[in-house]
Amino acid sequence: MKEEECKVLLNEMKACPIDNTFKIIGKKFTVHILRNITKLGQTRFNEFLESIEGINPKTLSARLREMERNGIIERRIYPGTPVKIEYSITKKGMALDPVLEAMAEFSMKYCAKDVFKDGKPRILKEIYS
Amino acid sequence: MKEEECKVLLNEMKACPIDNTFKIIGKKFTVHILRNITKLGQTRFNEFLESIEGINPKTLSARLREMERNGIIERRIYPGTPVKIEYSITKKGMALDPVLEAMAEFSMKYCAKDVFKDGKPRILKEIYS
DNA sequence: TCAGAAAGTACCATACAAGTTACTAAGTGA
DNA sequence: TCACTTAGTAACTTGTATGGTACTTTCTGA
Repeated sequence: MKEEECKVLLNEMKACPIDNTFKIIGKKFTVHILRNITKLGQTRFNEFLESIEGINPKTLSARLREMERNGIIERRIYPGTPVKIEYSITKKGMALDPVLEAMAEFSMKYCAKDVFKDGKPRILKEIYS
Repeated sequence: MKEEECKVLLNEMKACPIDNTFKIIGKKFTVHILRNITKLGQTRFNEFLESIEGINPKTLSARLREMERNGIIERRIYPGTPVKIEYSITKKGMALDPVLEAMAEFSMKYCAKDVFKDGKPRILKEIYS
């Protein structure tokens, strides 16, 4: 990209896109919820609650609401007894998958000691699938 | 990936790589510092201090130290008066660039209203370069 | 001799995030 | 009638991250 074009582009900017994304996924547990939906196929409140280490119902509830408000997940009510609520990923939410993938690749390659028992780096497209 | 292989792999896991990466870049300002080094070519404390909106010297200092400890940046001292300190990205730190890129792409495509004055989505490999 | 620059540190305040535990609603099956 | 389920909420506390501002050191140049 030439400097000329760059200046034009900077004039078009209102906010930093990296900062903007950070505001959406930067809070504790947001990427974990995203991961459990997209990689583990989870959909329900109690599934998240039981499998995300260290989360509590209050925080989970707050996080799910934020994510819904930001349009990255959807909440659907299935009447019955007891009522079932299903959370699912939106198209916009799916667009965050490359971020999660890049995050996973980073640790698998450069923090192998921390993430693998044998400490050997690996590269995988779909570690959770 | 087949389920068989997946089970083998899960046995090899010690920690979640997404969670691990989040622990490294999830705090406020870490990605901003990374961005300013890799995309804007900044190297000095006061450059970060003046250009990262809302940061204060204490937090900046803490963040730089953590990043150094995590091996994603390096701190070099250049004697002289006044002494100059230069922060630079390591190879490991560069491996986080795909994460930043994916974050930027996400907002440019799905939050165009928030990041561009004209509100029109764009896709660019190097928005800051 | 005094200001200024770079790269911080010190100290205190505060804000908001997160943790804990108990509790709710509505219906079902024992 | 009681316990159980799901998906939370309420109320309260705790904790850690962040903010603000002033101060430090060492040397230089005016």
